[in-house]
Amino acid sequence: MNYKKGLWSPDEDRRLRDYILKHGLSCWSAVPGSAGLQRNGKSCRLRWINYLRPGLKRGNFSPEEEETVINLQAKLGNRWSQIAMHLPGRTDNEVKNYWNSYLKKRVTKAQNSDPHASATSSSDCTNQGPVKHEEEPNSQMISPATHVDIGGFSPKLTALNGLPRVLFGDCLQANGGDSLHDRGEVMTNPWHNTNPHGEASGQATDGTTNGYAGACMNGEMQAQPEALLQNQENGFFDILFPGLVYDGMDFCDREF
DNA sequence: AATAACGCCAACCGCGCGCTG
DNA sequence: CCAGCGCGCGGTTGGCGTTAT
Repeated sequence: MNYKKGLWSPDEDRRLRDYILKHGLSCWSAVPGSAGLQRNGKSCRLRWINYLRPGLKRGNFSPEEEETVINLQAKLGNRWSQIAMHLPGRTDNEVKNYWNSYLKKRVTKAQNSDPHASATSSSDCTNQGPVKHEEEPNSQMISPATHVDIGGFSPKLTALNGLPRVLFGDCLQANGGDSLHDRGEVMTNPWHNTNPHGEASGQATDGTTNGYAGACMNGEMQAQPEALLQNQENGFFDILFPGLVYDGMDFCDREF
């Protein structure tokens, strides 16, 4: 079998997304054939996790997120998946890339300039480098501190601490459009084309609208166009699924 | 305006782990 | 116990956009 490699086309994204939303996540090796994709299961999994999965937060890292990454990297080393667990909506790949391309240099530089300085003191240089902290809409983000030091962090606990807050970029389309993009939002719909600055081009890649949120109930994913939304301000949504809470990290099998 | 250098990030690759028969 | 399979993780690469010359 000659699997296709390289960048995913909008049509491939649509096929994968539609298949998973319809059938849920089961066996990745079976996905390409069933979804009509010329990719291997591994590639499909990666694409879903890093790009298509609902709840992903795209765009610049906030100062709080930066600090969390730096702290946890110092504590855990290059365990990106564990670090990413503390950053709702971020993937391990995204955290890893951000560290390698930016934070590592910054920390190294800080240590060289002042060997006694703490690597975690990032708040004084958050406007350096490629990070553009526009009006920080994620000031309401779940505090990373709430995830730390609870031993075997489970995303579920995020929801248990109160109403789940989630950056639900995929839902934006459900609201026609929408003003978040117009404000230079840090979050973009992964089904939009984006430019390198994380600004949506305003046109879904496949020309369709995606007015639903993926959710997984009883092991089966379903479209949930109505199971939202409260408090859209600042790009956050309180998700109120009956019997299910989605916190943007791992959205299957969440029943409380 | 052309192009070289650089940086970012999506995707690939290889390895290890856990599960199952 | 062992082999096969699927999955997840971390390291690395390659493409593309941006910036500098």
